[in-house]
Amino acid sequence: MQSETHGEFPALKERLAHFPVRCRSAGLKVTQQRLAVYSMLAGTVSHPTPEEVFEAIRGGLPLLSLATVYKILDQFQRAGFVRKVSTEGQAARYDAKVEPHHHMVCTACGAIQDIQLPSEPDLAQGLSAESGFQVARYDVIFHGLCGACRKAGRGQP
Amino acid sequence: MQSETHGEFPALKERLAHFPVRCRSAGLKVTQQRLAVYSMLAGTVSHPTPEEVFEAIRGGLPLLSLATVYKILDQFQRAGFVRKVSTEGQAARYDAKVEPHHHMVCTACGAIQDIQLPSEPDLAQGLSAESGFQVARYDVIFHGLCGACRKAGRGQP
DNA sequence: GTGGCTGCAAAGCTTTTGCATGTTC
DNA sequence: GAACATGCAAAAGCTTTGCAGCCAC
Repeated sequence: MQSETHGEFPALKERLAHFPVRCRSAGLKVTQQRLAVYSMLAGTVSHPTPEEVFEAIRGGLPLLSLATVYKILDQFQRAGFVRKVSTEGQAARYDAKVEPHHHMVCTACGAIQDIQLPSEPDLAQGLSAESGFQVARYDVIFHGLCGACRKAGRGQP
Repeated sequence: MQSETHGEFPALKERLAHFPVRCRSAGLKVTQQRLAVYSMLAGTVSHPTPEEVFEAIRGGLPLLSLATVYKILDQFQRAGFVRKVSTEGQAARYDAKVEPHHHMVCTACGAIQDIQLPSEPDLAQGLSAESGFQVARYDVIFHGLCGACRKAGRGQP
């Protein structure tokens, strides 16, 4: 119990323990690089870019290449281990929390936070019939000022 | 009345007629390039990329440069004339419809459609207090199969 | 042993930038 | 005429690709 910070989603230890199993189920071999990428992502809430993941783990894997990190993140996303967060600009950002939730993007500092809406209606309901579109999932992205930037007076010139 | 296709938002003619005024209010000079970019965007519902805008209007402006289109789209977005639609990959896409609405992205063909939710609760309500985040706006992006791809059986192997 | 994975380098796209020239107001 | 826009070319990011050698299974 002590390794759970908020009790919000599976504890880090448990997720790491299951990782090899999940890899094999997905037809992916368990390598040091994949372990390192997943551990890093699972241990942060900062939604890092591929470059940031690379910088964070290259200490333990001196020969690691950024291209490998890109490939691994892409495989993880398609296997459902991680989520790629739509960011309107620049580099992609990844999130190891795959449970349904949304995101807030700070317009001043660019930080991304997870958002769990307390009670959320199913927005997709009724859409399919009306438009012929078959909704598989949807993302909500909130834009605004994060707590830190608001206190610092940033973003309101 | 005849130029309105659906009555959903201001007619094309009217929007074009107001364009010079809006430009000057925003401190932007009225140039042929800006007119061409805005007309093209206002006359489509396909959410084109900068490249597509460029290709569509270069016929009438032989010397037009893609860099100019990028600059103009960026200015338009900051002036509130157009919206930049967050697309998880590749090139940015722009929308001349700025009235509140959401988007559907087809996972098979990549097409983007506007979505007007019939009745939508304010998702941002209650968020600020809880998280310290000050929400300015939010976007909803639906992912799934568009009508055409669904009929064609694409996207479901 | 074999198929898949990694590392490296190079290429591919999208987007931005600097600057001389041209245009709007 | 002054300030701002454009066009061009070059550069800067981010991401993908091809391939030889290496590793997990």
